[in-house]
Amino acid sequence: MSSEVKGARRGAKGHPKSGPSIGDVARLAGVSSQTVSRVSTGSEPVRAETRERVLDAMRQLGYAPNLAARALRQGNFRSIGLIAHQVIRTGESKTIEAVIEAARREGYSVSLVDVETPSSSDVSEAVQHLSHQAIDGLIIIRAETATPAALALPPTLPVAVSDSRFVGQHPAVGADQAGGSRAAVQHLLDLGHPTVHHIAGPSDSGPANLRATAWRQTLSSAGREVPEAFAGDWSADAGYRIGSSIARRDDVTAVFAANDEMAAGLIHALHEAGRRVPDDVSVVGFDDIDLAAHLWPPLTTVRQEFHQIGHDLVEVIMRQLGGREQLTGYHGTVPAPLIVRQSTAAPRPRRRTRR
Amino acid sequence: MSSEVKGARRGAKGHPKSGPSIGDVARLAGVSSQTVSRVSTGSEPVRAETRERVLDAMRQLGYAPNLAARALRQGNFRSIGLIAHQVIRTGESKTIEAVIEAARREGYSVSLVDVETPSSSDVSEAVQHLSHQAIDGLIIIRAETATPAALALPPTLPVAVSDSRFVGQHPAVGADQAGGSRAAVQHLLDLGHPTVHHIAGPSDSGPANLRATAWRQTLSSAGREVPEAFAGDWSADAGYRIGSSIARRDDVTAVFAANDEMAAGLIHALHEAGRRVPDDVSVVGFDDIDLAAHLWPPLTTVRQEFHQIGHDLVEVIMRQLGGREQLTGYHGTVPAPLIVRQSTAAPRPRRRTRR
DNA sequence: GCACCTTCTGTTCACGTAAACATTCTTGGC
DNA sequence: GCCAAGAATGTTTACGTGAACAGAAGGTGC
Repeated sequence: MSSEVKGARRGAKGHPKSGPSIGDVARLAGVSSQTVSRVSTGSEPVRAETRERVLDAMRQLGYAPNLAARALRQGNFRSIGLIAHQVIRTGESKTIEAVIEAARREGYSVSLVDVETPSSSDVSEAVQHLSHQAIDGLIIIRAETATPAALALPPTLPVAVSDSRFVGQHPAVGADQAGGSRAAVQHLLDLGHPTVHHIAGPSDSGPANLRATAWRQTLSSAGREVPEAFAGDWSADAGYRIGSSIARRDDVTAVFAANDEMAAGLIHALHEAGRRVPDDVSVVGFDDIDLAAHLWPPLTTVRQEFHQIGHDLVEVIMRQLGGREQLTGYHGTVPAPLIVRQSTAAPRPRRRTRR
Repeated sequence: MSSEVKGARRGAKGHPKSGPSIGDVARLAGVSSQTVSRVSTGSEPVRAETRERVLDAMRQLGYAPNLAARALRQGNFRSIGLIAHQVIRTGESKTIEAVIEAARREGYSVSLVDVETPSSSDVSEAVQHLSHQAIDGLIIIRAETATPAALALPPTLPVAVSDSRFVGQHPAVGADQAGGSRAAVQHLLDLGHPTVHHIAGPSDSGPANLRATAWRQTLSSAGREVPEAFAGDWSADAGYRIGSSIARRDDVTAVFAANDEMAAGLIHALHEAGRRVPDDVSVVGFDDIDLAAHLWPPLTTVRQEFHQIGHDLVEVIMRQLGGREQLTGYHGTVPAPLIVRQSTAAPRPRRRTRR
């Protein structure tokens, strides 16, 4: 009775089961628990022989440090929260991938929350969810319409946002939306198109508006007519729907779509209506998704360096975690170069093409 | 001097800064800390007036429960680890999205790790990384070549895998790869093609092999010649490269690609060589990515219900967490229906087509 | 009026870890 | 051989929380 096995005492009283503790290892190795802790964290030197003894005991018991206890003691979780919309979109996933990679390199893991819509309420709900999770920092990809005030961010939590609209409120990293859009529109004008039409993203999207504004301004400064923009929602379906109406119009020779998916839908509709790309209509996209080069015709587009954006976001968090640096006003801009492929060409003299 | 402000004692000795604690709230509200805990967890009833007083104090201090302490006490983190490859791929991101959504519904967050390659070493490294994070369960998407033994999974950790090869080792959920592939090949045979060629995924991929095997068997049982498969790697680039060689061959009239991206690359190459789809060559993909319907021509493909797979994976974890259910042998199969679009048609009599 | 039950609140304690401080052991100079 | 100096290890303590138990307040039946 009294010769009860030591290990069996677990789960006896009011606590949930858990593995062997640092104390169990210490007992087996014949050292103090502090020495086990030193081996486990590598914080202070331990004599080689002692270390071996401790490591043996760890292996024997299958010991793994209790992370809750460690986090409690150290005051951090080595984990970053990440809020994104629509993980499926190429831009999101690439950025996420880069964030994960960069975070991991720093020894951090990433807790991902995907919000349906970029609305303020959804995002702040996600913030609530995450700040009730164990995180040391928060990255928000495409904050869009959310206002900083509405987010109710814990004031001490390091934050990084991939949206330039938050400049001055939170450190931000973003692609040069305006520069890329200007290059796209200018490219079409340089080819000789009288004007350029635009398929915009949803009106509540920051990047969509930046692209639309840049498109409008580039046309204006060139002294061209600014047609009304078509309202899309990022989806290929929207591009297809809009494309079906564009296909009936003779006056549209060049279209700048706010992303590649809509450009693909547009091209689909044009093909279907027997209009040729780029002979009848030139098309430029935005993002340079992997498939852009393999659409027919291969798509001229503006490349976003999602990978770098993701890395930069993590760096911004790390700098806040490390040096208690004040980064509120920080704003990093990543270039967005135009990639010319075969979906753009000089306009042909207007004619009804056969076939 | 002695009238020091209470709140300032934080960070005095050896502990990192942190917010107000449950005790601070209790003091301000004039109750015991246990009552604060009751309000915070809602575990036991508290008189309305008292609750209000506590909530007021919480608001006033900006109190948020310390999650490390809570996790330590309760023995769980309300967090699930998720290991994926190539978040960019449509299938991955859709599954991830569904996992996140389902987990959140259960009050869990998701820690995501992205491994470069599905190799055993990479995956087990990711497992190491994650099991040093605070997680209560682990989902592995596409375990591929990793052998269960090599993964060194903590034996008590609930696991779910989206790969049927782990049946018997870990609970698994997967699409009906074989059924979908059979339907694709049979569809082409039914249209009258003498045989069907195959662009395979990487040979170290489980699903790729399942699809290739099903293709081979369907041809054999129909008494057709089984040509050598082309070796791809899931990328559109590979499809394009292989397509360029296929375009020179007159005997290839039907191709079943192991995923939509490779199908897109293939179609690109065929277009470029002046071969028509589906008139000269019929093409079927796999996955039904969002763009599949907007390729030119719209792609016939096998749809994978990634969303359901993600949900099911979480359910498997929850069942293990809840009932201590033994699910080792569990294997859920999700149907993969064929979606017929315009990239497939009956073969035309062989001729050199103009244009 | 009193025992009894119910409902709410308070007290004590342990979770597993690592920082701070204390002690022991080694080593080398003289 | 002795002492100082440094390295290695041990002891004590607190992190913030919630479970278990204990006690107080209020209501009910007879």
